[in-house]
Amino acid sequence: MPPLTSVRAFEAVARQLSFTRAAAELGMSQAAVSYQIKLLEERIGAALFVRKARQVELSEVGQRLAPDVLQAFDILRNSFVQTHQHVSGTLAILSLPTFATRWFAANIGLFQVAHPDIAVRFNSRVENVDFQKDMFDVGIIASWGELPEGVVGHELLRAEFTPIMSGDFIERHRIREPRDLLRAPAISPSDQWIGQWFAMMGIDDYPAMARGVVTLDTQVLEAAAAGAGRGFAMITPALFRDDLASGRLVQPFPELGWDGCTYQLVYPQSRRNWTKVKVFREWILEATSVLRA
DNA sequence: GAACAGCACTACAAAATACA
DNA sequence: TGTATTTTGTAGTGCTGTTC
Repeated sequence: MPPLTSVRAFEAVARQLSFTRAAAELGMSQAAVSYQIKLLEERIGAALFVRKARQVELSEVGQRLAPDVLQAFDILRNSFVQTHQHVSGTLAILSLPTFATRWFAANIGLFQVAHPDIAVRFNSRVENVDFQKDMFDVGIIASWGELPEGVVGHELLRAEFTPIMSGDFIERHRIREPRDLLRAPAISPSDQWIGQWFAMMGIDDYPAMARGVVTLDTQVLEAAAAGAGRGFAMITPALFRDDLASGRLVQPFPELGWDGCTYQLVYPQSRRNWTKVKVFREWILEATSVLRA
């Protein structure tokens, strides 16, 4: 086979019947196309084009070669277009449930409006995404700083926490200061954030208290239970702004705890230049800037 | 469109270095 | 000590810009 660059130049000139137009299409100079055709003609041992004043025509040899070459490039072109549409057309995202339900569900529509050419396949689960095993393009994870090798992360939101409850719960248990929570039921009482928050407030006797056995593994479930007046839960208030604004949930104390955990957008380093990943990264960093403010 | 000079890039081999 | 990886130097290739 002759060099593919030469064959590609021949295909473009045969289609355009112009060295100049072929060069513009290929992103090369006219001189380079001329050089590639000359190489091909030397290799074949015959002229492929008849040069005329201000125009070129396929020679007899060129006419014999052109149909097969054009058809072959057509097949290649279609194949690449279809592959590109398949690869770039669908963005697969795996998110933690809390972020998925509290932020994504409300905002992913805006991404679809801004980028109608990219379909989104969205899943949520409690465990972080594992790019070695999972078939997802990007993930939303909780991270304490360490990321797997070869994975890039962008901070979306600090997972700060504070006790959240219903207004009715506050009145029933007469919650006026942090210490009052010690005699009130907690949702997921073994949640380490509870002990950390109390310690931050100068209350060290929480871990000694044995209360309740129910543990809910997502903030969404804990917030639902708290909203129903079943107890107080340690929640990231930025993710429950609407519930707090409507009064369904109440944050009685302004102090926020933080153990270094952040919600992060992650993806393998090797995918950083994929169009759909780039577009999504730019969109979500902009869209979540309010949460970080 | 063709020809030519000059430049940039690439491929390859050899040498140097790191590591088990 | 053998193998893998990285660095360096060089020759060849292909491109651009210019001129005809």
